Amino acid sequence: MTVSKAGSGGPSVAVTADIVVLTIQSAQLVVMLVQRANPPYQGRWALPGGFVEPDENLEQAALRELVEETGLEGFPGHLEQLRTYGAPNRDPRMRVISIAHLGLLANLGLPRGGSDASAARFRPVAELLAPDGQAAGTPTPARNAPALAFDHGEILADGVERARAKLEYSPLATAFVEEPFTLAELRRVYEAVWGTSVDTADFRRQALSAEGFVTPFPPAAGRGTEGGQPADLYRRGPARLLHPAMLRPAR
Amino acid sequence: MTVSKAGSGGPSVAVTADIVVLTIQSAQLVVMLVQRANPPYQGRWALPGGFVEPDENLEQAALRELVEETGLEGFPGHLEQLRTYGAPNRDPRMRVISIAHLGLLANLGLPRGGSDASAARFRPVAELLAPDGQAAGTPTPARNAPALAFDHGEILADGVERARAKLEYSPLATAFVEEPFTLAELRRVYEAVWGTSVDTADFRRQALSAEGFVTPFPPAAGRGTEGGQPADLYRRGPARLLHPAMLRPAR
DNA sequence: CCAATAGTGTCTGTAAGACAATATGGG
DNA sequence: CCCATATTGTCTTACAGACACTATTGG
Repeated sequence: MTVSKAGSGGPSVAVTADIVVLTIQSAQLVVMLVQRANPPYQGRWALPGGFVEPDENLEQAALRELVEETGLEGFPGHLEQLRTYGAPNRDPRMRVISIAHLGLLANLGLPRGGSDASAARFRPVAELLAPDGQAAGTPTPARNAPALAFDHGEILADGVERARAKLEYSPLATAFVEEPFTLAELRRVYEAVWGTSVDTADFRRQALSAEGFVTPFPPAAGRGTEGGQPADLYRRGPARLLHPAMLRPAR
Repeated sequence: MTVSKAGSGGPSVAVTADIVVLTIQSAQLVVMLVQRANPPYQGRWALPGGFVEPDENLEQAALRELVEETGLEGFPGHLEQLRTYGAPNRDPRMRVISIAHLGLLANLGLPRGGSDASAARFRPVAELLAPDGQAAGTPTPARNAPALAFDHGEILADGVERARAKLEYSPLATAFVEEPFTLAELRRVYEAVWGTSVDTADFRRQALSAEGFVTPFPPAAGRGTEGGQPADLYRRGPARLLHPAMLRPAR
């Protein structure tokens, strides 16, 4: 979130759109952050975001700020609204209402430095959140985990929990992989997001029994990985809900 | 949502808090509505709501507007944020960002006319939404179903779907009943919100096996209803999540 | 005794979880 | 052949759903 001083005779309340962009790199769940160039929280990492313009809707604002701050164009992933944060003093300068969004993305193009932020990069979520999934808050930041600017630690925690929950009952895991993909790749998405291990046999059975989750990739060709048997290829299916659901362990 | 003209040199964007208050009357899911006294949509029914004040958080704003417009004080129920609606032209007068909330309430005090609205009353949700759960939109309003003002039909549909979903995996159904309650009363909550019938034997088994959902009411006394066997009484349990979940039929 | 409601018991199909066994590719 | 990975098979336990049956009150 980047907030500049209110303009002349400006609004008593500012509306911004922030975005939690998640992807997977090296089997780790990572989030896109930008380093703040100006006070407050100068030098601290924050979520991309900025003011909502008069004639754009909230999702457009989130995507525009993402491009401006990180250079991440196009966004061939999944985007949804997360939650709105509006505590009176969440920004020390003025009242700021922030509509947070959640973006899920396959790991393809990496961010290059944008115009508004001095740096933009992906960072592992595990280094930013406490083990129990709570935000690395001011009281006890996780070891070597710098707390995020503003209430962005809380927003990140909410976004990660939303992603973890939606992997259970929606086909959103496929937003993290490029087509075509193997079931092993899809299974590694679940393992990275949930932070657990998933049995390969059970995952296969559940993924294929959930109608419309994935569909076989026409050539039925396989893709070898590292000396093993080539895996079948799949594409995203038409389902919007998973039946039956893929439940997280340890409930 | 009630929006008045912006003040002198007012903000370019207004922030309001609306609230979908649901309760159950005569085995029907009903929603609190207020009749608009002024244009636009004069005379149409709308959700309670209004401007967020500078030093209150979003939930406080929603509750304050609810009291002002409906006289419903205290609110001994459940309140949570629903979603934020910010399409550029959702209000014809100016840009309005509305943070919608969802309130669940036992049927106790009925609303009396408030100050800001000419009338406030509960209306059955089934008369306002199309059978498939979509909002009674402008193209084809359900028979004798007046469309709500602004995009409140969509907000209502989202709120009802949220309530239906959360009955599955959370103990929120207990927010609709007064303590102590019988399992039959709790079961009728599920039937009213889901619009389905629920087997009494299966409901009992599931409700009692979900740890922390309900706890026996000390006296272990029964309450007769209409000539039948007195039912055991229960109170809300400490659980925040239901294990196993109570799934809706017909998935 | 009858009506009405509360509560119990039983059976079946589906699915989760654990884990063994087999298949198929590359060195 | 050996290794690594993919894929199939099996068994156990849990639970949803349907429905028959018993229990307890008031009239």
